[in-house]
Amino acid sequence: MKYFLTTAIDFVNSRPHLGTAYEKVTADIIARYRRLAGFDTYFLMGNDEHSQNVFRKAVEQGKEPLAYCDEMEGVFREVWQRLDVSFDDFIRTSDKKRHFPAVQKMAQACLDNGDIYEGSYEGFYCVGCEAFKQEKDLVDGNCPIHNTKPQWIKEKNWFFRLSKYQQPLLKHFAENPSFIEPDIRRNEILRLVEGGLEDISMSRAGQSWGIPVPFDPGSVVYVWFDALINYAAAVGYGWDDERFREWWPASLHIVGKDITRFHCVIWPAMLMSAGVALPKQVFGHGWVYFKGERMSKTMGNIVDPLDAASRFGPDPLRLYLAKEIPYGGDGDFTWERFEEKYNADLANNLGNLVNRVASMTERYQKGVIRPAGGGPLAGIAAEQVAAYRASMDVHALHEGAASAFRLVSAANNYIAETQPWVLAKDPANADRLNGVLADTAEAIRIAAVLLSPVMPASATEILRRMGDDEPASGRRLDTDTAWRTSGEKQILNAGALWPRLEADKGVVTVTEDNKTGEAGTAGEAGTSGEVSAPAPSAPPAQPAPPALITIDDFMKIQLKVAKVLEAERMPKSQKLLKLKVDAGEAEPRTILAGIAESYEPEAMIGKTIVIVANLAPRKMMGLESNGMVLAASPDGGAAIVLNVEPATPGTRVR
RNA sequence: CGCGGGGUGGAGCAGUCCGGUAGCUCGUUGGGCUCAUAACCCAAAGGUCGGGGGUUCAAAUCCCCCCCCCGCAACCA
Repeated sequence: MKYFLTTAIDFVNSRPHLGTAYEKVTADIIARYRRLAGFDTYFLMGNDEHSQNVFRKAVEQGKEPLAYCDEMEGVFREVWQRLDVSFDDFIRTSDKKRHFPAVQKMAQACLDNGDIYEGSYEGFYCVGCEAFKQEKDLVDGNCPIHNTKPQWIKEKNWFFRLSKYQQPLLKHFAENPSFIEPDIRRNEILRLVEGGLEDISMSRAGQSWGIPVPFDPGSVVYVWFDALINYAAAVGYGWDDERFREWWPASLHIVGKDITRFHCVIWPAMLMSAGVALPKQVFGHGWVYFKGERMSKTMGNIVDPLDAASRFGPDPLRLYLAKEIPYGGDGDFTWERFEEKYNADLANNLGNLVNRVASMTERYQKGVIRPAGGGPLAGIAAEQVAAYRASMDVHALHEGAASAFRLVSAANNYIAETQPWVLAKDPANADRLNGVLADTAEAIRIAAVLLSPVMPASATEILRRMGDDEPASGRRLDTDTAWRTSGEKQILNAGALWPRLEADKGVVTVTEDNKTGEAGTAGEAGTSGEVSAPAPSAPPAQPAPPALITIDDFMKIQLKVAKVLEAERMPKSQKLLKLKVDAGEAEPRTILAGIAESYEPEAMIGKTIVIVANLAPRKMMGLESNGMVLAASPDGGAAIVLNVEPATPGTRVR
């Protein structure tokens, strides 16, 4: 039986953080579980490189994009290796041997099927930025970065006929209920597709960083279309048919919940169009929050997985991610909780169990356990093994880990009941004593096998101490979780596996920041990351440090004192207040201000504030705003409107 | 009515699809044990399962209404 498992490929414009690591670690647990269950497993990971953000990052660092990506591959691989992620293959979208031919083949196949057509995208284009600008990104009609007027141009674009696949997709979802998991994601996607699909642009003109469109060499394939194909490219699509037949379709795509729509809607549609089989399943995992908040650069709360791993090795972190977060839902990471779970599960429970059994075996019978008949633990082990398999088969990693730990608890319990230290006092009980130790050691052995996908290195060490030196690759769930009553074991007493943490010991805290950081989306750097709209509108690049301006420049901005006459909430708007203000002019002005989250309308009435008086009018939520209210707006904090109480409306501010 | 998720002992969560003693981890209190990493075992306290209504012999679970929280989307000029 073959099992082909993938994770999202990551944008390389910043280092992996805990959220990215979460996806890889949980996927790795599934991969290791499948191997243990006897599947011929192929675990694919990789990097997504043809993004404008990546391109810009490279330019920023004065590097060739490809050279920069080469470097980042090293960074990513190192992190994954330090976390013991056992990928079999690592693909990059710049791979000319595998990825390029695959993308070109699929683009051609979709074209041949009539699903790609030529269209055009119109918009404001800033030559300096080499990018289209949304109208909302312009300041006074100018590009805010270059302060030049963008051109209105029409760009030739190729569109993918996604709309055609609404019904086929719905049919597929209906016929394959487990295609999208968990149910939360399935519902979301169903609603989305039921709501109708629009064709999307799959190419961009006038760029060099990307894969040339085979039927239009002047354009490159849009990054999302490019990226999704990596899964097929890795196993031979477009360059090795035999290999492709062997591994395709993928058994499971593990992706973040933000990009499930790409994997559950667009990707299947592409495959249908190209006449290629669909993957068996897409699993959309949740986010790992930090203290209940989304990790982001601006919040400064990025957790570097290597910090956690460097503390106790990768396994406690892996266990935390698997066991404390119901797989599919969102979870939370805090250092306090991480340490709490470390102490509870590893130091007190599993580690201490191994230690006490090894210690007693050494003390009472020179480290040797003789064959013995089964006690009550055998039944509990069988139960938990069954529960474990049932859970792991449906990717309920948290349940699987819990099952293994129920067996561990049962073993601790059994020791308390049988009191081997009492038995040891009377030589007449020698057999009974051996039986108790044998049962406990056997329970530990089985628990270690169950935990081996989650904590590979630790499981190996525990098994070694339990007298089992078999290489991990040779273990199989069927045979190695069966209760054994024969064979003599040499138990190793080698000290604490996980020393208990005491409260006053220092805690590794959040990293100051990461060096290659970039204000991209927080959370997963997913396959298609930021690409959510069909229109090719690149997010603005990091603004250059603001140049100094002259007093004349400043005087262009007309700041005035204004008194708020009326204030009310904009209907259906979360952020907007509609203000009528007296700015010393003939008529009161209407200004829409994004301060509804900080101010009740009543609190604004009568206030004397500062406005930008000569700002171009702008329509928002159907209403025109004439001016702008000045306010101190900390990132993520409440806005504070500038107050100039005693001034007269209309007074110039400077 | 934009889409979706959530509200369960002091804390963090599971259970909700397929109604029937409300479970787990941590914390608290009392006890036991001494093999072990002040670890382990037992017991207890602590819950109107957001609120209201309905279906039912029986509702955390199914149906309706309401309140609150969080994502995403659209608006912060």
